[in-house]
Amino acid sequence: MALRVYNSLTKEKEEFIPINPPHVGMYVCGPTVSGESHLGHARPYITFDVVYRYLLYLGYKVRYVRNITDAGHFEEEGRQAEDKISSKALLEKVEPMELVHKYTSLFHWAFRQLNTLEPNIEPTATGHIVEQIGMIEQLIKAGYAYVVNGSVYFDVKKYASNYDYGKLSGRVVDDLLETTRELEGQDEKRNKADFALWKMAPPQHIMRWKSPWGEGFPGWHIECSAMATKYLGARFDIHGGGMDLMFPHHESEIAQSTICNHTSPAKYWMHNNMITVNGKKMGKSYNNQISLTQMFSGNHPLLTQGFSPMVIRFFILQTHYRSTLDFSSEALTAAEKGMKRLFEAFEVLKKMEIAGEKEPVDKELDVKINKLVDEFEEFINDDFNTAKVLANMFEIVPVINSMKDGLIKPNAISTTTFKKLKESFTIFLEQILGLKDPSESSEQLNGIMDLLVEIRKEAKSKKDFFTSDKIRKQLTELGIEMKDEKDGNISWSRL
RNA sequence: GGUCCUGUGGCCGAGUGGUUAGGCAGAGCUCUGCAAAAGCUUCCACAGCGGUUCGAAUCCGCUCGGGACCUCCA
Repeated sequence: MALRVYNSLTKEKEEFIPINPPHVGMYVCGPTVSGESHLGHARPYITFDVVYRYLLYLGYKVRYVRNITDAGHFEEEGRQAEDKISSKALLEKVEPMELVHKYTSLFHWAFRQLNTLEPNIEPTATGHIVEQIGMIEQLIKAGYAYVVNGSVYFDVKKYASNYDYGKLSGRVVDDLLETTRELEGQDEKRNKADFALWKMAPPQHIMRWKSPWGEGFPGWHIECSAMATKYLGARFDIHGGGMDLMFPHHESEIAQSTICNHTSPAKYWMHNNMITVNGKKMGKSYNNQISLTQMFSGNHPLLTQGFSPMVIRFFILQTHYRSTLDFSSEALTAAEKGMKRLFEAFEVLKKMEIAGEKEPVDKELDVKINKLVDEFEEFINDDFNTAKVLANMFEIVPVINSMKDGLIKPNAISTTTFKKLKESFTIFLEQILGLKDPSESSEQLNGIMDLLVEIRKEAKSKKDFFTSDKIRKQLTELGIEMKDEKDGNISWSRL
């Protein structure tokens, strides 16, 4: 079964066929590094990390480009013609680039914790001013952009007369043109729907670059068009980002690129849905963001505890990427417990070797396991339904635990089935979903724990329950749980 | 106001017209020096009202909620 993805442009699930196999070009809108990343930001980067991982698994040669927006856009277009990054920098009395560096580093750190693979190219907006200016010049030459008082605007009305502006976001151009909003600077534009490509910088504006139209800074949408074109070409396979970027950002990107490159930029547009808090989108407008460092530490009124990055990743992957995901500390705690159970079973599976036979004793179980494992691929192929993949894994958990406890005989399933189970489980959990055991421990700790397990076993065999209980009790206080298994072994895990 | 999405059991969430989603929480049992874990069993659903259909959580209509975008936003 082939991979099918939901294409926001056509509003349909389509079979994924790369433009130039085996190469795949993927562009994902990256962070604006004027502040710390919050939980909501984790969604796209984890979603597209899985997309990236799966495409690699399928054998594609992927170039994954994710930009860093370090030039800032308008805080509110027209209202304050100020660069987002520089205004915050003034507030904090630091250099803009100092701020950019700080939040870029923090972003990288947080997403390493979340086990996302690095993109192949991570271009910065400030590093591509030349390309952006070049593209704007092309737009002017083509007659789709005009200069006013040192600023350059895209002529949406003209574009809409020849192309479908609004196709991606379902916008009606006539409505956009009629929108009556009293914004400062609007009078510069020919139409209210026009958007800025280049903005003249007022004297107090720190971030500024020389351009054919005077000193200024790039508009909001041009950076993605310029960088995507530079690194992926005029037409590439996947463009990803949050649903909230569909309009006007992606719509405008399509318009710019279409004029400059004479083709619509991306074949497949993929958009992840939002993370909500009490039903409301997490974001600036509601002032309800929880930063990733707060998530990790638990230092936030809405959090009862800190959560490991892997729990956050797991939490996000338990939902389909196009559904909203409602955050609560309770939901995270539930995810944490579930993930612990999944990984404990996975650890057992990894170590398990069965001396089974060619023919399964329990034919029914054998068929069931085969089906559950085969469905991993089927589900991920169905527009990356990670939730269903995880659900199947959970269905396998009791089987693994029962095999460990001897409730299911090792020869119940065939050697082939077992091998397949072990391999697929590992590939999908670690390689594709990118999850790993958060309680992975050092060699040293493992050695110490082996010793304690041995001592406790000895104590138990002598019925010295005082000693055995003492070991267990004190370890519990240290956050390590010891469990007596049915076979007489003792296992342990972090709480 | 415009465009679009959505309403699933205590909570989070899958769901392609006919079959158990899954996780967490709850109840019972088994195992067990104790504990924990685990295994088995089990309770609790498809916002409301109509319609289509042999059959609807799933399709259609209406009503009532919720949300996103239209402005920086993942």
